[in-house]
This record gives sequence, structure tokens and C-alpha cells, in this order.
Amino acid sequence: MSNLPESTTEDKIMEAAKTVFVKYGLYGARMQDIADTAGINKALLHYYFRSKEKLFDKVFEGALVKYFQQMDVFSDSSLPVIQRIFKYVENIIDFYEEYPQMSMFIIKEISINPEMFKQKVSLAKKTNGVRFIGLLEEGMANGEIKQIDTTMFFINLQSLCSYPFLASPLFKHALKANHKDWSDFDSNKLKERVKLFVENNLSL
Amino acid sequence: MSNLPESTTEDKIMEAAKTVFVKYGLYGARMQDIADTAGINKALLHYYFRSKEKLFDKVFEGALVKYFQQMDVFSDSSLPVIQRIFKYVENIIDFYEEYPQMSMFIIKEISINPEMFKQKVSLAKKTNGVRFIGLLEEGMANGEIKQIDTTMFFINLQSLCSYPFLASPLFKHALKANHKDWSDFDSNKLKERVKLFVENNLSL
DNA sequence: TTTGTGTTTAACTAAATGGTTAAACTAAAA
DNA sequence: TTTTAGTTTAACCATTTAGTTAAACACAAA
Repeated sequence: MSNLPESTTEDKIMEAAKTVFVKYGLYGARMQDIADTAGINKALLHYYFRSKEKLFDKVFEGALVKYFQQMDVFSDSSLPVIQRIFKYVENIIDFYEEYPQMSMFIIKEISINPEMFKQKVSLAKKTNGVRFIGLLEEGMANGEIKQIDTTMFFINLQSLCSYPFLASPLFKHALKANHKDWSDFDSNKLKERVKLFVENNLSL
Repeated sequence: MSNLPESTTEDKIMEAAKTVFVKYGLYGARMQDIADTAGINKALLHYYFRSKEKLFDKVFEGALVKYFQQMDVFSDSSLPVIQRIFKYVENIIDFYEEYPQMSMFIIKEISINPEMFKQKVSLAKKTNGVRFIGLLEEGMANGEIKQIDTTMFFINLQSLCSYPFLASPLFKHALKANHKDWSDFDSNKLKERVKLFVENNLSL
């Protein structure tokens, strides 16, 4: 498990902190655990980050930025709306596959400490859904897609794309009991299914 | 906030323990917090439940049983398969509305401590998905519904039904930034959407 | 060589936490 | 009336945890 030669101590700490905070949450995480995971000692950990709260803040803020940035990636606006949504679906599924626990982490920490989240509202300006729903409205306005309930469609789409990854520990069990295997699932198949859902709902 | 006259101290403790463990997880939860939430003192808490682990075990086991039982409720087998799935959708949406955090609680605790879960395999025998996928296969076999990938369909359905409730803290923010409101969402609308999804995918 | 940054070791403090104990109180049952 | 289970209070213990400190080490730059 040797780290990449390039990774600085600060990087190693951040990586370890992400792992531990995402798994246990702010109150459940232990600084010793983070130090161990980073392969350093507690003294050095505090040398870089004075307190647990400061370290957590940095991790949480990083997660927020990454999450919302990713959600806001759109392809070439010259493409038809449906094609752009297909691309959006592919992007977020790739993202959730790489960071299956990120949305759960954000959700949990917000629900535990709503104040903390409000402090970071600056990010909320470029919040997920803004441009996506805008895209839908644009498509509806110029007659490219069906008239739909954009809020509900957005929620459905996020549900289909993120829950499979987040709930995989549960699905593994549920499927095993059914003589099915989680390996039957793959993200390319999911992409196709979700695109079909998009088409069924938006195509005229 | 007076408790129901009938609720025993043990009930009050269990309710409080559920609240606190679901919110913070096993390691993040504090016994003092549970005692405060239950409106009693720490001594009495330990008088009823000797240790944090014992109390947690009871809460977690209760959650597992409730979750899997609920997932396994089916209506009259004389109805057409599609009607039975409609009823199933209504059931689980009602359930997730009442216990929006339960699946997340189970998922997190499993991923933190997979061993603990394996110990409770007795429950896994009647695991979610067994009878549901059986129902799908039955419908496919006697030509009532389309031939589909049952695993993927099961995952899609669970996603659509559970994620909206679990992720509502996040959606509230995402929608507000979009001049939409979470109150636009309601579970009856969701039920109709999901039924439409079922119909699109299963109807011949 | 000297200086300074990063790092380890190990001991330490203060506070929080899980859990215990004993004494006293309450109220209903025997 | 006495007994008993449930409850409170408050002190207490042992362990864990966040965070500090000081001494020593490594090593590259000045």
C-alpha cells in the first residue's frame, strides 16, 4: 500500500480524513484513526490541522464543491436538449460510481448540523439543479421536449442515478437471498436504463 | 411535548435510542444524549440496558426486522401482477415517508461493521427482493408482463421510491436555488410517477 | 556548517464518555 | 404497614479522546 511518491503529507491527511469522516461522520470519527489511515502520528496531524473541526470543515467544503460542480457539468449547448441530458446522465453516473458515499455524507452532515450548511451558502448559488432545470425549461419552451413537472423529473433522475451506488451494501444482501448477484449490475446498463427513462418522459 | 400516558420507560428509551443512533450512528451517538432525549438520567438508562452495544443491537435489529418485513408485504395474489406491484409501490412509499432515514441507517451501519450484519443473517432469509423478484418472474412466465431484467428493475424501483425521502435535506437546497420549493413534492405525485414507470416497463 | 522545515516519539493534560455505586425517594402492590 | 420495583441524585472510576509539549532526528537549502 505504498503511496504515490508525489503525494504530500497534507494530501495523505486529506485523503485519510475524507475516508474516515465519510465513514463515521464528524462525531463518530477519531483523530487517531485519521492519523493511522494517513500513516502518520497524531502530533503531525495536529501540526497540519489545528483541530478536528478545522479538518472536518475542509473535508466537508471540498465535498460540497466537488458535488455541486460535478452536478453542474453540461455539454455543448449546440446539441439537442435530449442529447445534453443523456450526456448529463452519463456524467453523474460516472461520478456516483467513483464517489458512491458522497451524497450520503453531505445529506447526513446537513441533517445533523443545518447551521454549518447555511454558512456555506456561497456554494449554494451554483447549486445542483439550477442549470439542469433551466435546461429542461428551455427544451419545453422551444418545443423540443414534452411539458413535464421539472421538479419531479429532476428528483426521479437523481434517484435512479445515485441510489444504486449508495445502497449497494444493502442490494448485495437483498439480491443474494434471491439467488441473484450484485455483479449482474453494472453502470453501463444503468446508463441505458436511465436514458430510456429520459426518452420515455421527454420525447414528444 | 408530553409523552403518551401509556408509553413505558423502556419504550421512551427505545424511541430516544432510535432517534439518536439513526442520526449519529453507533460511534457518534452518546448515551447521555439518549438519556436526555428520553427524559431520564443515565443511571436509569443503564438500569434498563446494561451497555451501549446492547441497546444499539436492539435498535438495529428492530430496524432490520421492520425494514425487511415492510418490503415483503404483498397484496391479494388473485390480483393481476401489475396491480400487485402498484400496491407494493404504494406500501413502500408510505413506509419511506414515515421512516425516511431507516435505509440510510442500515446501509451505513452495515458498511461500517459488516460482521455485525452477518450475525443477523436469520433475517436475511426473508430478505427484501426475494418475493418481489419472484413476483416479477411469475408475471413474465405466464405472459402477464414484458420480459425484463428483474434485478435492474428492482433497483430502479427502490431508487425511485426511497431516495426522494432520504435526500430531501439536499433537494430542499437544490430546489430553493432554483426558485422551486420542496413543498412542490408530495408522495402521492411520486406514487403516480412510479406507477407510470412500472407501466412503461412492464405493460405488454 | 548552520538553519529551518518536517517528522517521530513519548509523555502529558483536560475534558468527555461509558459505566458503576450507594443512598434516598416515590408510589403502587402485598 | 411493609415490601418492592422504578427512579433520581450525585459522586465516582476507568478509559478514550482531542489536543499540547518538548526533545530528538532527518535532511535539504542557505
